[in-house]
Amino acid sequence: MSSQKPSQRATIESVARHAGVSRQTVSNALNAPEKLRPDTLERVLKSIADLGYSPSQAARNLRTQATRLIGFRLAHAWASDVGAIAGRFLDALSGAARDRGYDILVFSAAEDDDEIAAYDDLMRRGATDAFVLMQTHGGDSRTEWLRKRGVPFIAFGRPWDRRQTAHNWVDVDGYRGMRLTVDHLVEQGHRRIGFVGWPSASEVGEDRRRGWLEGCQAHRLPTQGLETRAANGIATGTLAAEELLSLRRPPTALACVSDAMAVGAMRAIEHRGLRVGTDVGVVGFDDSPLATVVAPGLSSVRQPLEALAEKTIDVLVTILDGSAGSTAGSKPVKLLFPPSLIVRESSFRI
Amino acid sequence: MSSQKPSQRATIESVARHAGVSRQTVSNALNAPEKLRPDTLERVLKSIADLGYSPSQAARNLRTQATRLIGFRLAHAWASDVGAIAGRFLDALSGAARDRGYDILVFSAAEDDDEIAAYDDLMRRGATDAFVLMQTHGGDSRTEWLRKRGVPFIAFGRPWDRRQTAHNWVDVDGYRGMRLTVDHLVEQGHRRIGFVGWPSASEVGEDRRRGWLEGCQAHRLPTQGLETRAANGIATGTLAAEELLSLRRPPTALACVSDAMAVGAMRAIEHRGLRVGTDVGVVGFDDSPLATVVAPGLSSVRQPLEALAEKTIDVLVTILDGSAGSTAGSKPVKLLFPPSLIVRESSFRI
DNA sequence: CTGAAAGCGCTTACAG
DNA sequence: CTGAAAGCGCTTACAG
Repeated sequence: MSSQKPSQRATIESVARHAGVSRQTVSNALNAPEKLRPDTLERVLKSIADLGYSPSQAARNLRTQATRLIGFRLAHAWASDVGAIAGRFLDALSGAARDRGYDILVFSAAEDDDEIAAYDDLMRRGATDAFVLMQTHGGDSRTEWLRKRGVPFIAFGRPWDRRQTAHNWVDVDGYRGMRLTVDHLVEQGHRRIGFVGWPSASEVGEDRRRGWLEGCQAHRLPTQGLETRAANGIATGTLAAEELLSLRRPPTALACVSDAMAVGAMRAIEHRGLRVGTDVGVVGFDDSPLATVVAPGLSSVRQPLEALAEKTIDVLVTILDGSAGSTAGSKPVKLLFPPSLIVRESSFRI
Repeated sequence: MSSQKPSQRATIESVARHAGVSRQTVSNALNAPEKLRPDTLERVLKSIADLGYSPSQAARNLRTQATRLIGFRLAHAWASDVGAIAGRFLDALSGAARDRGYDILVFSAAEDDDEIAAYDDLMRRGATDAFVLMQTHGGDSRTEWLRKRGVPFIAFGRPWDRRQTAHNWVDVDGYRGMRLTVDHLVEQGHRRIGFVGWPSASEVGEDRRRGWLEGCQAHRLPTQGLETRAANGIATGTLAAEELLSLRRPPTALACVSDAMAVGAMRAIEHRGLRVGTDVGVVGFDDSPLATVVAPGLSSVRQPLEALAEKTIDVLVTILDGSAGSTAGSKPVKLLFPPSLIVRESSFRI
């Protein structure tokens, strides 16, 4: 009948009473177990288990002036981006964070300015300890804002500005990914490899393009006239690929800047009555969900997102659990991860 | 040279000093402004603005025994699901939460049991006030677990079990979505409408199938032999659609259980030298990113995720900000949202 | 309408 | 190795 809570949550106080020790000792059992005599430690740990005790995060936060929460922006863009990888990254990120005793707080923002406003609000309230950024670009105002205020952060994406002040970042070597693609296609016997890219405004796209260009040059293959560009998408990829396929001397393989473009290219190939893989090889980029749900399976450059997420959390935890606040102490982490090529039927000649 | 913090964060104490009032008055200015004389209120508000003060979330949490954080599980599945809508939902959810003074904490879990373990951990630590669940299914152990412990939560997805105890949920009426699809196709002059579905184990899939079935019956259209099933995917959708298209009397339109299946069906149609839309109409489901990046554009049933997210947060905030804890007070919200049909070229006959 | 006081549940020097 | 004490920054009855 009564509406009293089934069981009052255990506190450090109730655990101390249960174990017959002081609150300090319970705290030590959790935060500095080496300070306790083994038998005492065991007794306290048993009480903790018996009572199902976990220290109140709120109390701990207030006392330690930290939240163990890492902020991450949800971009509208990637919620509506086919073949997006941000979901996989966020998943890996929260897993890695959890392993280190942190959690991820997400917030949505339409523009970079909204993201900065969110940073400001969250930091002011002391609701987050650090941030992870994505989709960096030249003249990124976010990194500058955070750096000036000494907020711990790390970017997934290098600073594309050369004059950018140094800060922590990890990124995937898109250039290298494309070199892998070209090498693979050459191995499959291709000598004319086209590139289906994005408009040149995309810094990520240009990096990948350079990999195709220099890869072909390294193998002494032609590149002149063998590239097209279009906005990301399947239909746009089809149109772009058709352009190359209708050349007098068309390429026999297409290195694509994304999986969506590659899936579009596959359609263009089929439209011309050619077979994907056997007649014209296709390789995508990102190894997104798209790559495995199409037929034939799409070869694609895979980003090691799990490793990136681990490192991302690692860097943040080092800052946060280290000499709290002295971000300036050690020099920034700048790490380019090598991607790998996942070969499926779309690039298999025989 | 010195490493002291650029500016000590403002506290209620510093604001009080700055405005020449007591801490209580500052707190009232924020939490009960009607208790202050207008001129005092204005003065305090100005000090708050001048000092850039926001109450410490940690202190507030400890005092109010609430975190204003809502937990949301990231399923591995949807990070790798093409045409997934969970990203859009999470985006809408965090936007709606922010508007109500809440934030979203995400955590990843592989299985339902891991999700429950995370609930347990988060509640024990008092790190979250409530949860939002997705992908409910018959015999869902999560809802039962939460209900027993009186944890505030709401599910996106109805309880597919009929014997399930009542709890808050919102869902989209898939049945109705399919009826819209059938009505639309009939309007376009189709009299033989096939259904490309998922294996019958999917409760969501069966709900949508029933919409196709009864929709056709309502229009006195044949359904016998006009349905196929396959696991979600583009390639699987192609195979399933080919089955129907190779019938002696093939359907002239395909109602598909998802966008991925629909995109696959589009390919099957093209393979047979037919034109999507003009010859064979295709409609997908979810209006995922896929629908707009293919050509022709894919007609699709759109789920009102933004409205669902608003309602989801609304329900939770009502519980949380109301008579804290008395979940049992009012009767549970059970709301089925009507979807809408977005018509694109894939179902346009002329 | 405003002020002094208690207390939320921890952690961490500081004595013993 | 253990215990008593201070204090993190709020909110909220409770007097005045």
